[in-house]
Amino acid sequence: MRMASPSRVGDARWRGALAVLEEMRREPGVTRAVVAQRLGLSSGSATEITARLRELALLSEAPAAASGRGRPTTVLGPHPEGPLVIAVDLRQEDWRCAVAALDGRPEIVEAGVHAGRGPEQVIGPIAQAVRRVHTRHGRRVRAVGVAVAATVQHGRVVQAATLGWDAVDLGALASDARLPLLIGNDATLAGVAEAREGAAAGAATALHVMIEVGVGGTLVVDGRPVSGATGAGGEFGHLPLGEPGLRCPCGATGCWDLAVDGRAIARHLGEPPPDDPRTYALAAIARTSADAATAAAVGRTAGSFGGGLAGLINALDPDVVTLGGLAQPLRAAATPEFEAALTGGLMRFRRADPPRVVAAVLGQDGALHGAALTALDHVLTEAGMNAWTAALRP
Amino acid sequence: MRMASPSRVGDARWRGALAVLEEMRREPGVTRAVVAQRLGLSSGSATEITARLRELALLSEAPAAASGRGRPTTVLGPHPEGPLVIAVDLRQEDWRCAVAALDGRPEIVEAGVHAGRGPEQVIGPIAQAVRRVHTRHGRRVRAVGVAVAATVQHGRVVQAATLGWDAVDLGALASDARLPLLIGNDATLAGVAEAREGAAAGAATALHVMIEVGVGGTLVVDGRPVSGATGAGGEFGHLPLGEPGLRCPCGATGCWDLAVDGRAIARHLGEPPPDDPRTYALAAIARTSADAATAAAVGRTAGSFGGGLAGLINALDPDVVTLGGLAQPLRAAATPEFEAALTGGLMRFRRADPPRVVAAVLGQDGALHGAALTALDHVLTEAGMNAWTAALRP
DNA sequence: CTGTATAAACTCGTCCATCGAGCATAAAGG
DNA sequence: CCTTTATGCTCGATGGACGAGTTTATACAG
Repeated sequence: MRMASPSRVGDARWRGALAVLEEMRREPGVTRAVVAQRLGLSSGSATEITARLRELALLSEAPAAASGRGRPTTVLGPHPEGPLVIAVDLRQEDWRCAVAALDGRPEIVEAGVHAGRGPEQVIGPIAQAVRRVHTRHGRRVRAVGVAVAATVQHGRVVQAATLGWDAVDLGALASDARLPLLIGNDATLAGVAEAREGAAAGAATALHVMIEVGVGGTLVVDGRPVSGATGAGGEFGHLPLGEPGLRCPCGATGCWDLAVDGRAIARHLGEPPPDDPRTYALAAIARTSADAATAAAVGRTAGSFGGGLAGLINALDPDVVTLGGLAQPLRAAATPEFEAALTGGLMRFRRADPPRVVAAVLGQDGALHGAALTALDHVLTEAGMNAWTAALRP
Repeated sequence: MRMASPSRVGDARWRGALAVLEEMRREPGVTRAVVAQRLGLSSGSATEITARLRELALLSEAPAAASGRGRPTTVLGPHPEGPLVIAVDLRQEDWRCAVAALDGRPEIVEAGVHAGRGPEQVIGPIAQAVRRVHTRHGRRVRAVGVAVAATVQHGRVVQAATLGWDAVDLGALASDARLPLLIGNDATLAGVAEAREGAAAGAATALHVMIEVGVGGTLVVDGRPVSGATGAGGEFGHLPLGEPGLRCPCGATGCWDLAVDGRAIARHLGEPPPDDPRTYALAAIARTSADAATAAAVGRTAGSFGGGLAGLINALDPDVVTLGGLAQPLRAAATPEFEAALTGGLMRFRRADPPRVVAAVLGQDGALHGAALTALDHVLTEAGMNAWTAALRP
C-alpha cells in the first residue's frame, strides 16, 4: 500500500492519463489515434492508458466512423459511470443547477427564481437541489462549482451588490462536507468558458469583458483566469476610467462602471439613476434608431466603453477580446462611436494588428460552463484521481 | 540513441533534476537535505539526482556548516564548469553586460555609455562585448537575456521612444546564431526580478510599477510575467487614467503616462514639457521642502499616481505592489497625497486588507537580474538540459 | 577519550509508466 | 480475394523514483 503524499516530484502515475483526459475534454469526440499523435504517445502507451482509464470508469471508447483505409480507431468520451461535477449559476434573479461529466457540457437539471429574496431563502433551495443531485448520483459527484454574481475573495462571497446581499457563506451548497466547493465570480467564470471553449478558444491570452450593472471580466492566460491574490481580480469596472469625481457605490470615484452601463445612459439623458440599469440600458439601446437624444447618449456610453477597452488592451495585450452581457449590444448600437474610441485609444504600434474584439458565444450559459470547467479542473488532478480510485474501491 | 522529441508526455527524465536545480537557484546555499524534504524526495532519490547533476557539471556540493547532531549535509551551488547565461541591460544612456551561473546572480563584466547615438553605433559594441564573453566561456554560455528600455513584441523591439529609436533588430546580440536570444522590456524584467528575488519574493501575484518617463511595469504570477499575446503587456501607462483629452505621443489620449512623470509636474507648474522628464522630476522632488508651488505640483502628481494605482489594484488584485524608478521617490515626497488617493481609490471591501505597497529593492539592477532569470528559465528546461548534455559530449 | 544519540547519506531490490519493435487486425481499394 | 494502410496489441527493456535497511559523520554526555 502507498500513502497519498502531497507534492511528490516523481509520482508520474497520472501524467499520461491526465493528458489523455484533458484532450478528451478539450475536444469531445477526438479519436484515440489523434490524441496519441498529439501527445507523442507510442501506440503501446495509448493502449495501456486507455485500458486503465476504461477500467477506472474514467473513459469510454466507441468505434469511430471509418474514414479511409486502415484499422478504424475509437472515439473517446466520458464513461457512463464516470465522475461528475455539479455546476451552479446564481444570478441576479434566478439560479440554475447542472451536472457535467468529464467532457464538461453542463446539463441543467434544476432551476429556480429568487428575485429579491434574502440569502437564507435562496441558498436553502439551491442546497436542496445540489443535495438531490448528489443523492441521485452518489459518489460519482466529485465537486461543486458555483458561479455567483458577486465579488469573491478567498472562495467566499464578500459582497453581492446586484443580489442586494452582503458577505454570504455559500458553504451549505457543498451538500456535505466532503464535496469540494469552488466558488467564482460569474464574469470570471464566463471568461474562462469563452477562452477555453467559446469565442476565444485557442487564444493563449484572452480578455473577457462583460457589462451588466457595471463591468466585470477577466484575463485568461492558458485557460486559467488571472484572479490575483485573493481571487477578486478582474474588477475592471473599478479602474478610474470614467468621469473624474463621480462617486461610485464601491467607495471609489471615477469608476469605469459608472460610464458604461445603464446609469451612464440615464445620466447623459439627464434622467435619474434607474432602479434596474440593465433593463434600462436594453430599452435605451432598443430605441436608438427612433430617438436621436437616446442615440447620442448611447453613443457617448459606447465611446466610454471603447476608450476604456483600448486602455485595457494597451495594458494587458490580449489575443482576443470577448464581449459578454450588454457589451455586445452596446457596441452594435453605436459601432462608429465605439470603434473610433477603441482605435483612438490604442497605442499607435498596436493599430496595425489590434486584437479581435468579438461577441461572446456562450451567452447566458458562460458562467455555468465556467463553473463546470473549474470544478472539473479540480477533479482532473493527481489528487482528484487518487480520490476517485479510492471511492471506486471502498 | 534517442531522438529529441518535442512534447513527450512521458519523458520524465529531467523532472526531479530540474526541481532540484530550481530550488538551488531560488535559494542559493540551500542544503541537499532541505531540498529533498521540500520536494518530498526520498534520500535515495536525492543521492541519485545530485550525483547525476554533479556528473553533468550542473551542480556542486560543498560540506555544509554543521549545525547540531547528525551527519552533516551539503550545500548546493552552481558547478564551476556549469552552464552560464549572458544578461544585457540596454538603458537610456548606457548598457551593461553580465554573466550569471545557475544561481542567477549576474556579475557585470562589461559596460558602456551610448547616450544619444543611433542603434547601429550602440548595438555593435554590445554585440562585441557579448562575443568576447561567449568566446571566453565557450559552450558554457547557453543563452542571452536582454532587457531593453523599449516596447517589445514577439521578441523584437518595435519602438524605443526613450532611446530615440524606431523598431530595431537586436538579433546581432546573440553573438552567433546558435545562442538563444531572449529580449524583454526593462520594466517587465525588473518586475520579474522583484517578484522572484526582490521585494515581492514569495508573493504569488505581484504588481511592479515603475516610473521613468511614463509608467511601465508588469503583473507577475507565480514568477512569470503576464505579458500578453505579443509580449507587450504591462503598458499600464497607456490606460486612460490621466487627464481626459491630453494627447500622448503614443497616439492615444488621456494616458496615465502624462499624469505621473516629470511632464505632469512641469504642466502643473505651468512650465513647458521638459526635455528630460526624469531628471526634471528628480529635481522637482528634491526641492519640494523649499518650494510650496513645486510641492503642490508634486503632490498632485503623486495623487494621480496613487489614484491610478488603486485602480490597478482593484483590477488586478496583487499581493504586493513594488515601486521602481521614480515611483518610490514620488510617493515619499508626497506621502499624504499619495496615500489619500490610493486609499480613496480602493474598493471599500479592499480597504480592510490592502496589498502592501513597497519600494523595489533591486534598484538599478532589477532589469539585469530579470534578464538573467529569463535566460536561465530557458536553460532550465528539458530541452535546455538535453542541449547541455549534448554540448558536454561532442 | 569513549560511547551513545542523531540526522543524513548511501545501497539495493522493487515498482511502474513509458518506450519501441514486432505482430495482429480491421477496414478500403483493386 | 489479396494488397494496402492505419491502427491496436503484446512484450521485453529502460530508467527515474521509492523505501527499507545500512553506513557514516557529527554532537553531546559521562
